[in-house]
Amino acid sequence: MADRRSEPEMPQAKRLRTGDMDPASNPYLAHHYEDEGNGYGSRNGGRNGGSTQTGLSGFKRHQTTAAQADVAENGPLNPFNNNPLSPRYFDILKTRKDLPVHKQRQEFLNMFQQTQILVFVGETGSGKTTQIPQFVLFDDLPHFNGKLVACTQPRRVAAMSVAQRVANEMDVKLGEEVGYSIRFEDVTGPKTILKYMTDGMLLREAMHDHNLTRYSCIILDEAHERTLATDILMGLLKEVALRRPDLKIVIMSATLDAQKFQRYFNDAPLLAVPGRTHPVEIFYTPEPERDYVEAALRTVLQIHANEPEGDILLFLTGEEEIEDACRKITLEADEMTREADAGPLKVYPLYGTLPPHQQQKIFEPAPPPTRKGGPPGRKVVVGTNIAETSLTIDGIVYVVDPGFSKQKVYNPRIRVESLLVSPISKASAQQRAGRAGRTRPGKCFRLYTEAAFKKELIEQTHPEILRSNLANTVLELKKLGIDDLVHFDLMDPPAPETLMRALEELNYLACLDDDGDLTALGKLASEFPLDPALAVMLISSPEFYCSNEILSLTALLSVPQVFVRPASAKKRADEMKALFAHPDGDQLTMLNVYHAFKGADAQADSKKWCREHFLSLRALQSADNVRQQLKRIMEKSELDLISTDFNDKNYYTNIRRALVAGFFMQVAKKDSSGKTYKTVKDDQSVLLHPSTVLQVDSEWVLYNEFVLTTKNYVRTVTSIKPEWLLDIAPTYYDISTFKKGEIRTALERVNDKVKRKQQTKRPGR
DNA sequence: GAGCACTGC
Repeated sequence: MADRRSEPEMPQAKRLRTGDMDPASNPYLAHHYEDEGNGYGSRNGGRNGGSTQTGLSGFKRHQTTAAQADVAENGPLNPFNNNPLSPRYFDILKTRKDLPVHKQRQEFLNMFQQTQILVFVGETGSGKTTQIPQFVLFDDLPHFNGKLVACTQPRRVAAMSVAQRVANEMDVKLGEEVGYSIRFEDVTGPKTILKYMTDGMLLREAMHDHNLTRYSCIILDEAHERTLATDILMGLLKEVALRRPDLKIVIMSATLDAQKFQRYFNDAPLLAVPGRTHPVEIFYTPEPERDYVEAALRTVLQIHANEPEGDILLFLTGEEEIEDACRKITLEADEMTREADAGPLKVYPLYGTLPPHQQQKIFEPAPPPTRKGGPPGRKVVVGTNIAETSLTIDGIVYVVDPGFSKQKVYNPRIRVESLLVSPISKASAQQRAGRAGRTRPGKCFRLYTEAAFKKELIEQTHPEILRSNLANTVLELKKLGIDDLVHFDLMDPPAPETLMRALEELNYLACLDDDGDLTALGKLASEFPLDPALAVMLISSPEFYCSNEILSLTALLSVPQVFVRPASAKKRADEMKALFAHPDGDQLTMLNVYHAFKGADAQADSKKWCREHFLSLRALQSADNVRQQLKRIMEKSELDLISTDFNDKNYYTNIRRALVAGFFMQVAKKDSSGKTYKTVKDDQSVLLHPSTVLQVDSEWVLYNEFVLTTKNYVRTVTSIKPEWLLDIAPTYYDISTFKKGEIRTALERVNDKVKRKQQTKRPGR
């Protein structure tokens, strides 16, 4: 038997097609081949023919057994493509059969065959993400009907890496029988029968195919994480299940709260599989700690001094806290090494905004002893929640958990999302502790009392849908064909006030009419992977003769901050930023940055150029990527790309007016005091964020976001003229709806001025 | 005079 592939082959990522001629085609379904037949034979070019015997001959859909699958898996030919199986395949097969989930294959099949919706719970190490979809393939046989099995993941990296792993397990090339689909990258083809994808990607597909007709089975993995996309998909699948009795649905989750999923899906049957992890001993503090950071540092140093070999993971809440803690631990540990003969201690920070090469450092091995036979070295990783789910570090034996994390909260009353340091949930605490038992038995030190754990921590972190502004979600639901939002069955329905705010916002943006139905503009806006205000601004941009500029700006506003400001070089970074500054504000400054970045000088060596100018290359490249995607959607939607010459006297005014078309609800006016600003309608006192390039002589500003930290700030601001508000958003700026006060008076004055001008221009009217 | 936890389209 020849090993056809000694080298793992990396997929040639298929980029989304540009300039697609078919207006009905969905840019997210790049692999929706027109020649896709109903039978497998036509899909793989007839290579197998219709009559060729495969390892699956004799398999009857939804009537197979684990024993049958076992025989087919033993070869000699690959049951899905009739190719000879490689030695590597058989090596992996052995380890697969040892996974806990394998013992329950028949039990799984019995349930899968008997019911439409199944809840499957498995702890880490059970093998559920890689094995269950394969179990499904052997029984659901999607290729017999020209369908696919989808398995969703909350994160891109997971979708990519699991797909690669399963392709190896099935001895197929990634992108053929097994593939993945994430934003910007679709590695699937006409032969694909198992597709790993992000939950957001499946949601996008559902917006164009409300019944998800391409799939014969949908597996939602990591459902317990309760991302916005997962929650919406669950609600949708519940409805689709009624319309499509042939569709199978598997909800996979961690053990906690399994009954909630069962109840939600009309008492769906449950299958539980044990995980394979090592025991973790939990320690609590006898008394509550006053200062959790100080207690955390003390605990880390005590572990280093007293506990046997093994690495430490400490959970803190944010960048600054982490960098500060790293400095302090390093100082103290060096002293311990010098004076108390402790082993060397290497400390690594870990948080999301850290560049990838620095994130990778956490995988470096612990330092060796300073001298032969001396006490062993140790590694400490000080990280945010990113270490709780997204990144797994093997070799961690000790976890220090102060019990806090930064969480997004939404206040519908003032329409502001903000980040708040809050106590974690029991589920989170359990997940954190589990990080100590990946390779051998470990210990977890909780810096709170056992009583606090039992009585004060909530069971689960509130799902994202209860903590977000839902404008975007409501638009998505409408596009999914859900007309009656109030009766749409979500697992945790959001507060009516939050829903009302979202409907109101979409109505002002003219995405929904007064009956709450999607308008033409709303339909267009839902095509874009953007917040509604950004989408509306982009769609309106041709009217303001600046589509190309707004396209760039929209992309820039939907990626992480492009300006880099390291603590060690604040002054220099500010000087560099000043080079790009536009007197009318930050949005125009960002546009200047983008134009410079696309210029010849910068493109010659973009890495060097970005470093010199204190800009994030990653963010700019990502903006470039987003821009391309948005441009394709604009072209497909037949939106004109109109711009004036750069030297046109209205070039920047046009852009500022286009900004108003999307962000007229995010405007503030300077107070009579001249120091602070007041937001229109809400009457919130705000300050311009100190990072702004705008000089404080601007009477009216439009802002991109409201940040609640030590003070109320509006960040990323542009100066605008009040007459534009009356002109571009007359419904929202209907003066009679404003309460008496400075803002109303100011608007009235502007209105009078405009009227007078019109009269002098057109006498007699 | 500043603090962006983490994802996703």
